[in-house]
Amino acid sequence: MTIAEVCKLCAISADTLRYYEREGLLPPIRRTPSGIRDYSEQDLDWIRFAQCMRAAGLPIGALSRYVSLVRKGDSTLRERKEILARERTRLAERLHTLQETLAKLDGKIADYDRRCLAWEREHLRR
Amino acid sequence: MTIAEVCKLCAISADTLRYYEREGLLPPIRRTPSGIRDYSEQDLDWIRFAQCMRAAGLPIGALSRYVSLVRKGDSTLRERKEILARERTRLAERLHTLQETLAKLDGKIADYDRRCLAWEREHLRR
DNA sequence: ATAACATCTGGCGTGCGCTCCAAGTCAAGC
DNA sequence: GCTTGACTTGGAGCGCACGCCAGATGTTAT
Repeated sequence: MTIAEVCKLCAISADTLRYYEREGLLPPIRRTPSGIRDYSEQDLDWIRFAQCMRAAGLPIGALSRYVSLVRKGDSTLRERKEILARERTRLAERLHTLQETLAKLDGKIADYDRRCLAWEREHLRR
Repeated sequence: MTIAEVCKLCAISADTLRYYEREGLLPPIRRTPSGIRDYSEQDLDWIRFAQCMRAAGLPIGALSRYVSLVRKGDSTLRERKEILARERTRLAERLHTLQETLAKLDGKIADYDRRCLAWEREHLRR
């Protein structure tokens, strides 16, 4: 699969794909004899994983370390689990504060609803 | 209240406070006759609001526009409400994808738990 | 064979959100 | 009065995660 196809499938830019590969978020992608990237289905899985984790705010470095451990084999299972568990904790915390913020926003918006109504009653009175 | 006191109270750097003021996330802070910032309780409220919204990912620009509308008075109530409502929607979406990511992470971690156990059974057998 | 287009590498540029620095002013204690 | 430390401004610098571009090479269609 060419890079252009992957771009469309995963909604990601070619620049980002090459960047992720350089940084080790993806394993080295197989090349055609002339040097053009040829993505496999597993590569797509890696790409989706990376996108998902990036969207959750995991830094490039953490993902890169994780991928390099995967490529070292089963002896790194425990370390990989610990990386994911640590990031899970951080994510859960973020989720919690975001929920609080959402609640605050809702309160403020409800407040604005009331104030908007009051203001309009005031100004549309004739 | 001096900037140093606010830094401690709100766990924020003096540089960031001055930056936020420049960018309009905070109203202009009152000064002593010699030009030193003197924060009020309302200023603290603004700071906490800014921190909360920034933590939720609202961009500096949106916050700045919002604050400038507040300072223009009640005729901007509806516009302010719309800014907050728009950001609320975006936040709710982010929250949703983050929850999905959390679920995926949990699945992966459970998987690693199993694989770790299996690996250890394999290697500690004597 | 040639035009038109896709992909490659290497490297520089960008936007965001701070963060640090220099050089000067101000405030508090001795 | 003098030192010491906090505060001021303006501006430069930085880390991250890309985005963009040139120039070379590869591929496809006519």
